[in-house]
Amino acid sequence: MALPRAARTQRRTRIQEAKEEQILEAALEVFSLHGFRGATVDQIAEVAGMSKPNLLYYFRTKEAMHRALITRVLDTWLDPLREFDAEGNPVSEIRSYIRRKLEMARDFPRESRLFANEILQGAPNIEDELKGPLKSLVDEKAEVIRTWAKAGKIAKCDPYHLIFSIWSTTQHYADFDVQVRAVLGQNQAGEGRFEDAARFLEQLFLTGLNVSEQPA
Amino acid sequence: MALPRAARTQRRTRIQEAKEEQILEAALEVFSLHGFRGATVDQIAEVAGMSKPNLLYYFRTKEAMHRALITRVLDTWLDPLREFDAEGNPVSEIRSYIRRKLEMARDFPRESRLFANEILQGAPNIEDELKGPLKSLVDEKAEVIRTWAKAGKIAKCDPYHLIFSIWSTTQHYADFDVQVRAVLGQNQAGEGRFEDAARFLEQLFLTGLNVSEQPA
DNA sequence: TGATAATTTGACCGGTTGGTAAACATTACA
DNA sequence: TGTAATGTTTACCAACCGGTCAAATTATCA
Repeated sequence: MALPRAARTQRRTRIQEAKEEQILEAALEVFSLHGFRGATVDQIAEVAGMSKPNLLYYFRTKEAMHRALITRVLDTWLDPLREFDAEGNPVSEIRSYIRRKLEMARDFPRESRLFANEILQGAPNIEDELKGPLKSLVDEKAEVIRTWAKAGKIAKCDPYHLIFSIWSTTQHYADFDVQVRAVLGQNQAGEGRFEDAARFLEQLFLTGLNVSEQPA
Repeated sequence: MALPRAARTQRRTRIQEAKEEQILEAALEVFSLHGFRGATVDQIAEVAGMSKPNLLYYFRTKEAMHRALITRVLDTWLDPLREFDAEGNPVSEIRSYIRRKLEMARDFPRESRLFANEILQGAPNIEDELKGPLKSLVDEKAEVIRTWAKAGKIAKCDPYHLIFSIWSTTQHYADFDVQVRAVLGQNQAGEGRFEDAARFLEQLFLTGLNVSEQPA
């Protein structure tokens, strides 16, 4: 009798680690493209290059795969916000936060879409994580922003909606990629669009918050 | 032999009109909540208050329903942009565009989510509409914005990315509603969040574009 | 090497889903 | 009112899908 994931005590064999990685990679590909309901286990198995029962040997259900994927993505997804530094210079903090979020949209669009899909469907699996860790982190950073505003370092504004607007504008380039490409047309839709977006967003947010390059 | 939609020549009976409306309303509800693949014909039939075969009498396939819905939504969805007036005052034009988009996110979140779902899945059914009518409209309005910028009425900026950022920030409140509520928490997540968002976005965009209230 | 555990697979199952067939009911109208 | 067109429903089907099983194959290691 084989007891794979559930019964593994501590150690994972190298083969387990590799296969699970292989599966999650395939799952990310398929889930991000078709959503949870739209993805089929067969599809994921095919992309992962293994049989369906073999896949289900490592993750007992489709939902287990999805959960594992979501938790991992959510975690790395928030890294840029964690690096937001209360001690830093507001201008460079905000600017580099935008840059980093935009880079993630460019380099990890599947992760962004996976997340977007989940939220769009009402976040059935991760509502707790949103109300818990996510909210806490945002609360903390919102307080930082509010402090900056009170100190007159940036314009007074609602910090929550500021964060929302940075999230939405940057992730837009991953989640709505098809639309962005369609509108920009073939000439302008090359990878240069991320540079253009970065320039625009920097201008919008830094000027919008009255944090034009401060004279030393 | 009954030949319903496909064979109807010109006239639609009152009963057809009513039923199709009823079906599309239900379809909007279900599709926007679960996506195309996640929605089932039975669900839609139940919400519409009729039997599945009856529903399929008016729309021969699930996909036909979805197509009809998407085209209709896409059309009304662009209304605010159409009203964008080249002759108007840049400040009030941009401000009222943001307001209108935000109102739509508040009042028609299902439509927004339906659209988001479609784009997220790679827009399999509407890529032509994006590259055609949508792109044309955006091109036209982008030109207006560019003219304003050249005339010094607003800051120089990439008009396409400006439009993208208005789309994303406003639709965020419909598409990512669950997340927004989770982060804001129960106290702040009342309907007041739309007013707060409006104030914030107005400040962000109008200041960001250097179109602070011009002295007459 | 031999035995035990871990991994892999083909065949299969029950439930769901999109869609059909045909009988039945209702409406429109000559 | 009669009848033909339109609308509605019950019963059903074939394909798909998530998941299981038992047998086969491969790795582990005493």
